[in-house]
Amino acid sequence: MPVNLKQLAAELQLSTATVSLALRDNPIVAEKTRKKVQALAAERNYIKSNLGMALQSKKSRIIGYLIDGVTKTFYNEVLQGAGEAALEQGYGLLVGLVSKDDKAANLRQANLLLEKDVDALIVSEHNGVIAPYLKSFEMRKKPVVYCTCEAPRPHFSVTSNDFLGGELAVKTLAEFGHKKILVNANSMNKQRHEGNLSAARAAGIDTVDFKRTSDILRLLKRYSEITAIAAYHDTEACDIMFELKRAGYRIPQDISIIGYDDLPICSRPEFMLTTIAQQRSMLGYRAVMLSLDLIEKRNEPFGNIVLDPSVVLRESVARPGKRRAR
Amino acid sequence: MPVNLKQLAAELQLSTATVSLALRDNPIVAEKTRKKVQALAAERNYIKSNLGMALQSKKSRIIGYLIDGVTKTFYNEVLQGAGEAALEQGYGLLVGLVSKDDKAANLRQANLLLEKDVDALIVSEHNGVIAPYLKSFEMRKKPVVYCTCEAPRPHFSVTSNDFLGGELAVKTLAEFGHKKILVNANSMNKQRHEGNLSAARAAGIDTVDFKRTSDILRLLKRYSEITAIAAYHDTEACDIMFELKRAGYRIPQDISIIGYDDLPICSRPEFMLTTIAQQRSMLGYRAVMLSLDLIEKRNEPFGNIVLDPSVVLRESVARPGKRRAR
DNA sequence: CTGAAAGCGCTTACAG
DNA sequence: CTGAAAGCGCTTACAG
Repeated sequence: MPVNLKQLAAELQLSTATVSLALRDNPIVAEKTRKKVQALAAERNYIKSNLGMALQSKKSRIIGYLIDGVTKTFYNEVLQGAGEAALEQGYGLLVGLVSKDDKAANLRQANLLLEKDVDALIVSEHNGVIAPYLKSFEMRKKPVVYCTCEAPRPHFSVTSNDFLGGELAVKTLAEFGHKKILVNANSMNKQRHEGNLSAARAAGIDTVDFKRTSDILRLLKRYSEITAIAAYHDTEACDIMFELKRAGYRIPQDISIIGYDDLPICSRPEFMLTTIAQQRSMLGYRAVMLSLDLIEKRNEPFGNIVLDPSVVLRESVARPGKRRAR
Repeated sequence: MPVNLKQLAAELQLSTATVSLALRDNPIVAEKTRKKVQALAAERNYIKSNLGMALQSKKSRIIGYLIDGVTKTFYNEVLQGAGEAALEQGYGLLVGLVSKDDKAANLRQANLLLEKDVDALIVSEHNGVIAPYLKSFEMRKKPVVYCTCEAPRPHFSVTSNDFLGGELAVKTLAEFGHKKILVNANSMNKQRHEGNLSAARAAGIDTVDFKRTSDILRLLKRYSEITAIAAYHDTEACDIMFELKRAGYRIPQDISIIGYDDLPICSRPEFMLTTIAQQRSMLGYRAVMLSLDLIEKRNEPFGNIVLDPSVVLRESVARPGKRRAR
């Protein structure tokens, strides 16, 4: 019942060449012929097989997407954006779901994607674990695009501007009138932390570094002027909020907190967390678009696309009151 | 630099047929020859292109996975399980990310997957929206496997046993000593609700139906013997918990609450929600396995696989105390 | 045990 | 404007 090019051609008494061109509406074929071909194709519910085309053109029109941790990160939203772009452009998205712990699976997955003839690879991970398995892509001149927070240097990438995000967080606190704040300075958090410091200098306010949630209460006791906290990310912000409430602090009357990421949990009534939102699905969308530019060498492709985050105001940041003594 | 079968054959002074067989370690080829071929293939970093094979065998060894709402549901964990199974079996997983609102995108996505020659389709959705776009798969005799809470009847499917889940929820409350409970009875929730009622009968305890979170406070006032609530899912459970706390109820001292799904939020200290866990990644895993059975007609495939959920005990369910009057 | 040939479903020069 | 031919990278009968 389902029909292929050859059968279509036979039924129309035309050559496969003509039918092939007509289906793509190539004006080299007489308009009348084109219409006739397209009409029959529609009637027969003809769907072109990618295989023949791919073999011929050495382009599968499929993009690989290697994701480390779909379930534990917001990469599922990045994936959503990538899916939209791929669909728009008629590309397939072949996913490789890996975890940083499983080196063997990483290697097998990279090879599997190559075997399935993907034209390019998008990588979302943040541990630098996948890189060693990507040599085969380079050897085959298949573009690799990193789509993550911070990309390893010499690669094509679509990333979120973490420095700006860090600035926005502190700028927001400063605008609400906070003069001395705690900022996260763990080792994963270089960019945002630098942004924090830069904005603090610009606004003329004081910062104190913390590394872990468990440091917070001690630091608040020590520096009674501190009235706000810029967390590493939303989950940490929620953890801090929990600890502070348990210790008797009111949020935001005593202490304001700002998160990072705008996870769904932020809008729950228990938290109402003011935070910095990344353009999650746009990250994926642009990564696919950049990949296509590289595959089809359309535009002179931008090597490193950086998307700006933005502030989402909720209720966890307010003007500083007089902190109640504890 | 990257090499194909033909070049490998030329370099080895063998026919492509022999090389092809040798690479798959077919014993019809002399062992010595096989080793020689495999050695050179490894040295040259040969990766077999799927295209030739797929065209020849009419099997792409790629499975399509149509997901309605990766970002808003736990389908991302189902996807994870599907990815594991696919990798194990050497299959690619081509994702189609759709949303129920966008009919045009649904159709285009289904056709795109077909165009990319997927061998089978897995569908995760729960609105019955995708079904009309799946005729082309049936016409082409491509297996379609539903992987969702409730699958439309005559299809192959991998689902979670919602009736049992509903039973487990109420059985848990009964075991903790609750005698009269509120159970969710909204129209989406038939299976779990029936399970609730069945377990209540078995345990000899009373149930009162509610439909919305906003009904709860009124019902608790009206029936002062009620000491526990079985929610539709975790998010509802958290909402209820919020409302109850605001109204001055203590959880679980005054009212116990049980959720459904075991979302990550359940283990946050603010909630510590006792709940029913579905085998999320196993759903995806089995869906891929069932698809392969259907594609390769290996085993007489089971039409409808049902996975059992289980109870996860945390702190939101306890023995009933004497409810404080409000 | 190995090779020559045909073919999977397309597209792309090239003739006419 | 249309057709005959070659070919993309493999595999599968079939000969030898």
